[in-house]
Amino acid sequence: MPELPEVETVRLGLIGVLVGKRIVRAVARRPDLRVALPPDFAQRLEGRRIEALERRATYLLVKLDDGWIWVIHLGMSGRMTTGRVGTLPPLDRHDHVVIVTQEDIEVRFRDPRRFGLMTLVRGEDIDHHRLLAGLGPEPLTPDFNGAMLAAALKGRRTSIKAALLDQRIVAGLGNIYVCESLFRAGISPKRPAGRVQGERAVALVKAIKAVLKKAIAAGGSSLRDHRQPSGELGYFQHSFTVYDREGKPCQGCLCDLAETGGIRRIVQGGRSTFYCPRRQR
DNA sequence: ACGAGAACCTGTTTGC
DNA sequence: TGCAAACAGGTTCTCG
Repeated sequence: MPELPEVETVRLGLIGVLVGKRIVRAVARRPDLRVALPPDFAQRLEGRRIEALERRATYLLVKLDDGWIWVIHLGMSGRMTTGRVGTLPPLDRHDHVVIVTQEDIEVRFRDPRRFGLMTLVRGEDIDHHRLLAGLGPEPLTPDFNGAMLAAALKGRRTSIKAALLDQRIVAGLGNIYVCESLFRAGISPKRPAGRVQGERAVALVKAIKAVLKKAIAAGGSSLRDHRQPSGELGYFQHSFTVYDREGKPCQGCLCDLAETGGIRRIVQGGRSTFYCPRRQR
Protein backbone atom coordinates (compact mmCIF):
# COMPACT_ATOMS: atom_id res chain seq x y z
CA MET A 1 0.00 0.00 0.00
CA PRO A 2 2.39 2.52 -1.20
CA GLU A 3 2.46 6.25 -1.01
CA LEU A 4 5.33 8.35 -2.26
CA PRO A 5 7.93 7.32 0.36
CA GLU A 6 7.24 3.62 -0.15
CA VAL A 7 7.45 3.95 -3.91
CA GLU A 8 10.68 5.89 -3.56
CA THR A 9 12.05 3.12 -1.36
CA VAL A 10 11.09 0.53 -3.96
CA ARG A 11 12.79 2.65 -6.61
CA LEU A 12 16.01 2.95 -4.62
CA GLY A 13 16.00 -0.78 -4.00
CA LEU A 14 15.41 -1.64 -7.63
CA ILE A 15 18.05 0.70 -9.05
CA GLY A 16 20.89 -1.64 -8.17
CA VAL A 17 19.02 -4.65 -9.51
CA LEU A 18 17.79 -3.19 -12.78
CA VAL A 19 19.66 -0.15 -14.03
CA GLY A 20 22.20 -1.05 -16.68
CA LYS A 21 20.85 -4.60 -16.82
CA ARG A 22 19.23 -6.44 -19.71
CA ILE A 23 15.90 -8.25 -19.43
CA VAL A 24 16.32 -11.74 -20.83
CA ARG A 25 12.90 -13.07 -19.90
CA ALA A 26 9.52 -11.55 -19.06
CA VAL A 27 6.29 -13.32 -18.22
CA ALA A 28 2.85 -11.74 -17.91
CA ARG A 29 1.00 -14.31 -15.83
CA ARG A 30 -2.15 -12.30 -15.34
CA PRO A 31 -2.85 -9.40 -17.68
CA ASP A 32 -6.11 -8.04 -16.23
CA LEU A 33 -4.72 -5.46 -13.83
CA ARG A 34 -6.48 -2.12 -13.26
CA VAL A 35 -5.26 -1.16 -16.69
CA ALA A 36 -4.91 -4.31 -18.77
CA LEU A 37 -1.39 -5.14 -19.86
CA PRO A 38 -0.77 -4.64 -23.58
CA PRO A 39 -1.08 -8.00 -25.35
CA ASP A 40 2.59 -7.98 -26.35
CA PHE A 41 3.80 -6.55 -23.03
CA ALA A 42 6.19 -9.33 -22.01
CA GLN A 43 7.52 -9.77 -25.51
CA ARG A 44 8.38 -6.08 -25.74
CA LEU A 45 10.33 -6.15 -22.47
CA GLU A 46 12.47 -9.10 -23.47
CA GLY A 47 15.89 -8.10 -24.76
CA ARG A 48 15.60 -4.53 -23.52
CA ARG A 49 18.30 -2.90 -21.47
CA ILE A 50 17.19 -0.66 -18.59
CA GLU A 51 18.78 2.78 -18.70
CA ALA A 52 17.22 4.55 -15.74
CA LEU A 53 14.62 4.15 -13.02
CA GLU A 54 12.73 7.31 -12.15
CA ARG A 55 9.58 8.24 -10.26
CA ARG A 56 6.71 10.62 -10.85
CA ALA A 57 4.27 10.81 -7.94
CA THR A 58 3.64 7.12 -7.16
CA TYR A 59 4.47 5.91 -10.65
CA LEU A 60 7.75 4.14 -11.30
CA LEU A 61 9.19 4.97 -14.70
CA VAL A 62 11.58 2.36 -16.06
CA LYS A 63 13.40 3.80 -19.06
CA LEU A 64 14.22 1.23 -21.72
CA ASP A 65 16.89 1.34 -24.41
CA ASP A 66 14.33 1.46 -27.22
CA GLY A 67 12.95 4.81 -26.05
CA TRP A 68 9.87 3.37 -24.35
CA ILE A 69 9.06 3.68 -20.67
CA TRP A 70 7.80 0.80 -18.59
CA VAL A 71 5.30 2.46 -16.24
CA ILE A 72 4.50 0.74 -12.95
CA HIS A 73 1.93 1.68 -10.34
CA LEU A 74 1.65 -0.43 -7.21
CA GLY A 75 -1.96 0.46 -6.43
CA MET A 76 -3.01 -0.51 -2.94
CA SER A 77 -1.42 -3.91 -2.51
CA GLY A 78 1.37 -4.05 -5.11
CA ARG A 79 4.79 -5.25 -4.02
CA MET A 80 8.08 -5.98 -5.71
CA THR A 81 10.36 -8.79 -4.64
CA THR A 82 13.77 -9.63 -6.02
CA GLY A 83 16.22 -12.44 -5.66
CA ARG A 84 18.51 -14.80 -7.50
CA VAL A 85 16.69 -17.24 -9.77
CA GLY A 86 16.00 -20.45 -7.90
CA THR A 87 16.23 -18.93 -4.43
CA LEU A 88 12.77 -17.37 -4.32
CA PRO A 89 9.65 -18.97 -2.86
CA PRO A 90 7.25 -20.67 -5.27
CA LEU A 91 5.21 -18.27 -7.37
CA ASP A 92 2.07 -17.03 -5.72
CA ARG A 93 -1.19 -16.79 -7.66
CA HIS A 94 -0.96 -13.00 -7.35
CA ASP A 95 2.53 -12.77 -8.82
CA HIS A 96 1.26 -11.18 -12.02
CA VAL A 97 4.49 -10.21 -13.77
CA VAL A 98 7.95 -11.78 -13.50
CA ILE A 99 11.13 -10.65 -15.22
CA VAL A 100 14.66 -12.07 -15.19
CA THR A 101 17.83 -10.14 -15.93
CA GLN A 102 20.93 -11.37 -17.69
CA GLU A 103 22.54 -11.68 -14.24
CA ASP A 104 19.89 -14.27 -13.23
CA ILE A 105 18.10 -11.89 -10.91
CA GLU A 106 14.34 -12.27 -10.80
CA VAL A 107 11.95 -9.39 -10.11
CA ARG A 108 8.34 -10.18 -9.25
CA PHE A 109 5.32 -7.92 -9.14
CA ARG A 110 2.65 -9.19 -6.77
CA ASP A 111 -0.67 -7.39 -6.37
CA PRO A 112 -3.59 -9.30 -4.83
CA ARG A 113 -6.14 -6.51 -5.23
CA ARG A 114 -5.07 -5.67 -8.76
CA PHE A 115 -5.45 -1.92 -8.29
CA GLY A 116 -1.93 -1.63 -9.66
CA LEU A 117 -0.95 -1.45 -13.29
CA MET A 118 1.88 -1.72 -15.75
CA THR A 119 2.06 -0.38 -19.24
CA LEU A 120 4.45 0.85 -21.91
CA VAL A 121 4.52 4.49 -23.00
CA ARG A 122 6.69 6.17 -25.61
CA GLY A 123 9.29 8.33 -23.87
CA GLU A 124 8.26 11.53 -25.60
CA ASP A 125 4.59 10.97 -24.70
CA ILE A 126 5.07 10.39 -21.01
CA ASP A 127 4.12 13.86 -19.77
CA HIS A 128 0.94 13.84 -21.82
CA HIS A 129 -0.11 10.32 -21.03
CA ARG A 130 -3.51 10.21 -19.40
CA LEU A 131 -2.12 8.55 -16.27
CA LEU A 132 0.36 11.35 -15.61
CA ALA A 133 -0.94 14.44 -17.39
CA GLY A 134 -3.16 15.75 -14.60
CA LEU A 135 -0.76 15.27 -11.73
CA GLY A 136 0.07 18.21 -9.50
CA PRO A 137 3.56 19.17 -8.41
CA GLU A 138 6.05 16.82 -6.85
CA PRO A 139 5.92 17.68 -3.14
CA LEU A 140 9.67 17.50 -2.63
CA THR A 141 10.62 19.95 -5.36
CA PRO A 142 11.17 23.66 -4.60
CA ASP A 143 8.33 24.79 -6.85
CA PHE A 144 5.92 23.19 -4.40
CA ASN A 145 5.73 26.04 -1.90
CA GLY A 146 3.23 27.83 0.30
CA ALA A 147 2.12 30.34 -2.29
CA MET A 148 1.52 27.66 -4.87
CA LEU A 149 -0.44 25.43 -2.50
CA ALA A 150 -2.51 28.37 -1.28
CA ALA A 151 -3.38 29.23 -4.88
CA ALA A 152 -4.38 25.64 -5.62
CA LEU A 153 -6.61 25.50 -2.54
CA LYS A 154 -8.23 28.88 -2.98
CA GLY A 155 -12.00 28.69 -3.26
CA ARG A 156 -12.11 24.98 -2.56
CA ARG A 157 -15.05 24.04 -0.38
CA THR A 158 -13.99 20.50 0.34
CA SER A 159 -11.96 19.57 3.43
CA ILE A 160 -8.20 20.03 3.44
CA LYS A 161 -7.97 16.26 4.02
CA ALA A 162 -9.80 15.51 0.77
CA ALA A 163 -7.89 18.23 -1.10
CA LEU A 164 -4.50 16.80 -0.17
CA LEU A 165 -5.59 13.37 -1.35
CA ASP A 166 -6.44 14.93 -4.73
CA GLN A 167 -3.42 14.16 -6.91
CA ARG A 168 -4.04 17.27 -9.01
CA ILE A 169 -3.28 19.52 -6.03
CA VAL A 170 -0.12 17.73 -4.98
CA ALA A 171 1.06 14.36 -6.23
CA GLY A 172 1.99 11.30 -4.22
CA LEU A 173 0.23 11.79 -0.89
CA GLY A 174 -2.15 9.13 0.36
CA ASN A 175 -4.16 8.62 3.50
CA ILE A 176 -1.28 8.08 5.91
CA TYR A 177 0.95 10.97 4.98
CA VAL A 178 -1.96 13.38 4.67
CA CYS A 179 -2.93 12.57 8.27
CA GLU A 180 0.65 12.85 9.44
CA SER A 181 1.30 16.11 7.60
CA LEU A 182 -1.86 17.78 8.90
CA PHE A 183 -0.92 16.81 12.42
CA ARG A 184 2.56 18.19 12.04
CA ALA A 185 1.18 21.44 10.63
CA GLY A 186 -1.45 21.73 13.37
CA ILE A 187 -4.30 21.93 10.87
CA SER A 188 -7.63 20.19 11.38
CA PRO A 189 -8.46 17.70 8.62
CA LYS A 190 -12.00 19.16 8.63
CA ARG A 191 -10.87 22.69 7.84
CA PRO A 192 -12.20 23.85 4.47
CA ALA A 193 -9.36 23.67 1.97
CA GLY A 194 -9.94 27.24 0.85
CA ARG A 195 -9.23 28.43 4.37
CA VAL A 196 -5.68 27.12 4.30
CA GLN A 197 -3.92 30.25 3.10
CA GLY A 198 -0.90 32.38 3.92
CA GLU A 199 1.18 31.15 6.85
CA ARG A 200 -0.98 28.05 7.24
CA ALA A 201 -0.20 26.97 3.71
CA VAL A 202 3.48 27.64 4.28
CA ALA A 203 3.41 25.53 7.45
CA LEU A 204 1.56 22.75 5.66
CA VAL A 205 4.09 22.61 2.83
CA LYS A 206 6.92 22.49 5.35
CA ALA A 207 5.17 19.67 7.22
CA ILE A 208 4.53 17.65 4.06
CA LYS A 209 8.15 17.88 2.99
CA ALA A 210 9.45 17.00 6.45
CA VAL A 211 7.12 14.03 6.88
CA LEU A 212 7.95 12.61 3.44
CA LYS A 213 11.70 13.09 3.87
CA LYS A 214 11.64 11.39 7.24
CA ALA A 215 9.72 8.42 5.84
CA ILE A 216 12.05 8.10 2.86
CA ALA A 217 15.05 8.19 5.18
CA ALA A 218 13.48 5.45 7.30
CA GLY A 219 12.83 3.38 4.20
CA GLY A 220 16.36 3.91 3.01
CA SER A 221 17.84 2.69 6.24
CA SER A 222 15.62 -0.38 6.30
CA LEU A 223 16.71 -1.05 2.72
CA ARG A 224 20.33 -1.25 3.82
CA ASP A 225 19.37 -3.48 6.74
CA HIS A 226 17.32 -5.92 4.73
CA ARG A 227 19.34 -6.25 1.55
CA GLN A 228 19.19 -10.01 1.93
CA PRO A 229 18.35 -12.14 -1.09
CA SER A 230 14.68 -12.38 -2.00
CA GLY A 231 14.01 -9.11 -0.27
CA GLU A 232 10.66 -7.45 -0.42
CA LEU A 233 11.22 -3.84 -1.27
CA GLY A 234 9.49 -0.84 0.16
CA TYR A 235 7.87 -2.05 3.35
CA PHE A 236 9.50 -0.97 6.54
CA GLN A 237 8.65 -0.42 10.16
CA HIS A 238 6.81 2.87 10.29
CA SER A 239 6.37 4.98 13.35
CA PHE A 240 3.32 7.14 12.88
CA THR A 241 2.33 10.03 15.07
CA VAL A 242 -1.42 9.85 14.51
CA TYR A 243 -2.19 7.28 11.81
CA ASP A 244 -3.79 4.14 13.23
CA ARG A 245 -3.39 5.46 16.78
CA GLU A 246 -7.02 6.03 17.74
CA GLY A 247 -7.39 6.54 21.48
CA LYS A 248 -3.66 6.69 22.04
CA PRO A 249 -2.05 9.76 23.58
CA CYS A 250 -1.04 12.59 21.30
CA GLN A 251 2.70 13.21 21.34
CA GLY A 252 3.25 16.78 22.35
CA CYS A 253 -0.20 17.29 23.78
CA LEU A 254 0.42 17.34 27.49
CA CYS A 255 -3.23 16.69 28.13
CA ASP A 256 -4.90 14.08 30.25
CA LEU A 257 -5.72 11.03 28.13
CA ALA A 258 -8.78 10.17 30.20
CA GLU A 259 -10.10 13.67 29.66
CA THR A 260 -9.43 14.11 25.93
CA GLY A 261 -9.59 10.56 24.63
CA GLY A 262 -6.32 11.05 22.76
CA ILE A 263 -6.08 10.66 19.01
CA ARG A 264 -9.49 10.68 17.34
CA ARG A 265 -10.64 8.72 14.29
CA ILE A 266 -13.29 10.09 11.94
CA VAL A 267 -14.37 9.06 8.45
CA GLN A 268 -14.00 11.50 5.57
CA GLY A 269 -14.86 10.47 2.06
CA GLY A 270 -15.18 6.90 3.21
CA ARG A 271 -11.65 6.76 4.62
CA SER A 272 -10.28 6.97 8.12
CA THR A 273 -8.76 10.22 9.32
CA PHE A 274 -6.71 10.31 12.50
CA TYR A 275 -6.04 13.59 14.28
CA CYS A 276 -5.68 15.39 17.57
CA PRO A 277 -8.62 17.78 18.03
CA ARG A 278 -6.62 19.82 20.49
CA ARG A 279 -3.53 20.49 18.45
CA GLN A 280 -5.17 20.64 15.04
CA ARG A 281 -7.43 23.61 14.26
C1' DA B 1 -16.57 22.86 -12.53
C1' DC B 2 -17.04 20.88 -8.14
C1' DG B 3 -17.82 17.57 -4.56
C1' DA B 4 -19.66 13.30 -2.69
C1' DG B 5 -20.10 8.56 -3.20
C1' DA B 6 -19.62 4.20 -5.47
C1' DA B 7 -16.85 1.09 -7.82
C1' DC B 8 -12.88 -1.79 -8.82
C1' DC B 9 -10.65 -6.60 -6.13
C1' DT B 10 -8.93 -9.73 -2.51
C1' DG B 11 -6.97 -10.57 1.99
C1' DT B 12 -7.09 -9.71 6.91
C1' DT B 13 -9.10 -8.11 11.06
C1' DT B 14 -13.04 -7.34 13.97
C1' DG B 15 -17.38 -8.21 16.12
C1' DC B 16 -21.39 -10.86 17.21
C1' DT C 1 -14.88 -21.37 17.16
C1' DG C 2 -17.27 -19.69 13.06
C1' DC C 3 -19.08 -16.68 10.09
C1' DA C 4 -20.16 -12.20 8.23
C1' DA C 5 -19.15 -7.54 8.09
C1' DA C 6 -15.91 -4.02 8.05
C1' DC C 7 -11.71 -2.44 6.69
C1' DA C 8 -7.18 -1.79 4.06
C1' DG C 9 -1.65 2.96 2.64
C1' DG C 10 -5.25 4.17 -4.63
C1' DT C 11 -7.54 5.81 -8.47
C1' DT C 12 -11.41 6.72 -11.50
C1' DC C 13 -16.08 6.93 -12.75
C1' DT C 14 -20.85 8.62 -12.20
C1' DC C 15 -24.22 11.50 -10.55
C1' DG C 16 -26.41 15.65 -8.57
